[in-house]
Amino acid sequence: MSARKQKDKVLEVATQIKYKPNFNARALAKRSTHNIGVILPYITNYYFSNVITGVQEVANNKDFNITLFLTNDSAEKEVTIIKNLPVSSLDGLLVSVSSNPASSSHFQELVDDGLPIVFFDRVDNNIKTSKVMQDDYNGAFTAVEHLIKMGYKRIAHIAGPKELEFTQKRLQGYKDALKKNKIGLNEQWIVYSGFSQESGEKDTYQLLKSRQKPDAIFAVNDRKAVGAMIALKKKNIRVGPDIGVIGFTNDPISMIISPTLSTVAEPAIEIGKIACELLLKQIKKKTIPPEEITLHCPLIVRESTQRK
Amino acid sequence: MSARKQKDKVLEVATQIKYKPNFNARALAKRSTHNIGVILPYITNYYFSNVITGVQEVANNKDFNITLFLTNDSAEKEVTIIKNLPVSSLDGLLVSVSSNPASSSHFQELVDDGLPIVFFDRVDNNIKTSKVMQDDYNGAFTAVEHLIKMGYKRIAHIAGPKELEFTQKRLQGYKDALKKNKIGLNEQWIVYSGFSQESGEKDTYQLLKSRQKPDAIFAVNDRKAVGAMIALKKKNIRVGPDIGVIGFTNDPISMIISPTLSTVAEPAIEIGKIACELLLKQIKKKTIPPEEITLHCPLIVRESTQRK
DNA sequence: GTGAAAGCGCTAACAC
DNA sequence: GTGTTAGCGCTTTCAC
Repeated sequence: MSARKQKDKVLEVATQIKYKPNFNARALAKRSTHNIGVILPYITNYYFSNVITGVQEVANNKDFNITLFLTNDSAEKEVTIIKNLPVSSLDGLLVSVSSNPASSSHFQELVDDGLPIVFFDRVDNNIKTSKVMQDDYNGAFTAVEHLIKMGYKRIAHIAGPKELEFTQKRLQGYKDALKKNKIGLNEQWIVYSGFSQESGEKDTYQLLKSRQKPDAIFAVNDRKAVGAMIALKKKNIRVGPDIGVIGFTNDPISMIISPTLSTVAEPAIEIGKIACELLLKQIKKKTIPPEEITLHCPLIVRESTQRK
Repeated sequence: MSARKQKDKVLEVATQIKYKPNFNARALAKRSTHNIGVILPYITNYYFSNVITGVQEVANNKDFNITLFLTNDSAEKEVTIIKNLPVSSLDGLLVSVSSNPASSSHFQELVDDGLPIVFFDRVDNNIKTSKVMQDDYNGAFTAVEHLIKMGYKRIAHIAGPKELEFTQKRLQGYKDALKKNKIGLNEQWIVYSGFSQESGEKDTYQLLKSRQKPDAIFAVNDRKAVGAMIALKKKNIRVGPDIGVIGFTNDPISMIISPTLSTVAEPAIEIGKIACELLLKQIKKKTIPPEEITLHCPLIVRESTQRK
C-alpha cells in the first residue's frame, strides 16, 4: 500500500471512530490554547452585547474560543477575576475595565507575564497595550454643536463616572464645543453619576432644580438620555420644543422611544471585531508594537433635538 | 522545623513567586476542566443576555468558567459548532437550540459520549436530559385571557417559527384560552414568522389586510409586539382603544414605549441560574436522572391593553 | 502517614 | 524523510 493511501486510510478510520484530539494535552504540549478571555462590566446592554458578537465572529473564524468574564462593573470583582484568571488556558485577553478602578497593577502583572491584552471602549491608559475605542471626544463635540445649531443655548451634560477615560473625553468634547461657540460653561449643569436609566432620570431632576434651567441635555449614553426623557415627560416638559435631548450609542431604543432620540452612533460590532483582530495578531507575533485605533461615530439626528 | 511550619513556608513562597497552577495539566490529569460551554442563538437581546448573566453568576461562585458559542440562530452554524466543540475542555454544556433544526443527532452524539447537557428555553425534546424553561403555555393562556377580560373579541396571534417547542406552546395557550372562552379560532389571524421587530411589523400589516380585522394582537415576544405597535402607529390606529397589544418577555423596552406594553414576564436571570445549577449538579454526579423545571411567568398589565 | 513513579494525550526534538 | 522518545505540569497510584 502506498504511503498516500495509507494516510487516507488512517484519516478514514479516525473519522470512523470519531477521534477527537484532546485540547488540554495539545495546549500543555504547545503552550497555546486557542482560547481568549473577554472581561467586561456586563452584557445586558446594547453596546457590550454587540461588541461580544463582533469578537465572537472573528474569533470563531480563526478557530478561537472565547471565555467570558463579567465584572458587574465592580472594581473588586474585576481584581478577583484577574487574580483567579486561568492564564494557562488563555492565549490572550480582551478587556473593558470597570468604573472606579483602584489601580492598574493587576493588569500590569498579566502584561509582565507576557499575556497579550487589548483594551476596548473603557481603556486603561496606564498599561502599554493595544487599544480600540470610538471617537468619544469628537462624537461628543458633534452632538453638542448639533444642539447649538438647533438653537439650544443652555446646554447641560449628564455624565458618567469621573474616573473613566471615555467619560472624560465626552466631557471634554462637550466643553470644547461650548467654548468654540462662545457659550459659557456652567459647572452646575454638569452632573456625574452612573450609566443607568435611573441615574439619567435622577440627574435630570437635579438639573431641573437648578436656578437657571438648561434648555438641552447631552447625555453620556442613550440609557441616561432615555432616563432624562422619562423625567421630563413626568414633569410635563416637552422633549424637543422645551428641552432638547441627545444621547450617545444609538441603542435601538432610540428609534422606538417617542419622540425618537437623536444620538451619536457607536460602531459596537466593529469595535469587537477590530479588538479581536488586533489581539489575534498580537498572539501570533508577540513582538509587534501596541496600536491604538479610534473609530468614527456618526451623528444621527432624530426628533428629540427639534425645537418645533 | 515542624511539618506544619514547613507547609506554611511552602505556601508563602508559592504566593511570593506568584505560582499559578497550570490548568491544562490539571485538566489532563483529572479529566475535568471546570469549564462549561454555553450555546445560544444570540446575546443581543434582553432575554439571552440576562440568561447568560445568571449562568455566569452561579458558575463564577463555583469557580467554573464559561465558554460562549453563538449560533446566530442558524441550524448549520449550530451543527458546525457542535462538530468542532472542544469537548475535552468542557465539563458540560448549556444549550438553547436554533430555529429550524434539521435533526437532533449532533446533540445525541455528545450525550452518548457522556457530556452532561442541560437545555434551556429552546429545548430539544428528542434528547433525554435536564431542561429548564418558562411556563410558555400558561403564560400565553393568561395573556390571551387578559385580552378577553379587557373586552377584546377578535384576537390575533403573531407567532414565532413553527418548529420551535416554545412557539408551539404559546400558540396552544392562545388557542386554548380562546376555546375556554368560547371564542372561535380564525386561522387567518395566526401569522408565523421570525422573532424580530421587523417580523412583527410585517405580520401586523398582513393582519390589517385580512377581511375581518382583529381588535387585539398577542405577540410571541415583546420585540414582535413592538413591531406591531410601530405598524399600528404608522397606520394611525390607536394601540389600546382600537387594537390591543400584548407581548411576552418583559423587555425593559415595554416600559419605555408609548403606550407602555402589557406583557408576560420571563424570569431570564433565574432560568440561567437554575440551568447552571442543574448542570453543575449533573457534572458532580453523572448518574442523577434528568429533571425538567418550569418557571412561572407573571402577567404584567400596562397601557397597551386598555380600551380607553 | 510520605515519597517516588507512572501516566493523562499530545507535540517536538532527536536519532536513524 | 520516518519512527522513537522525552517531556509539557499536574494527579494518583503504589510501594514503603
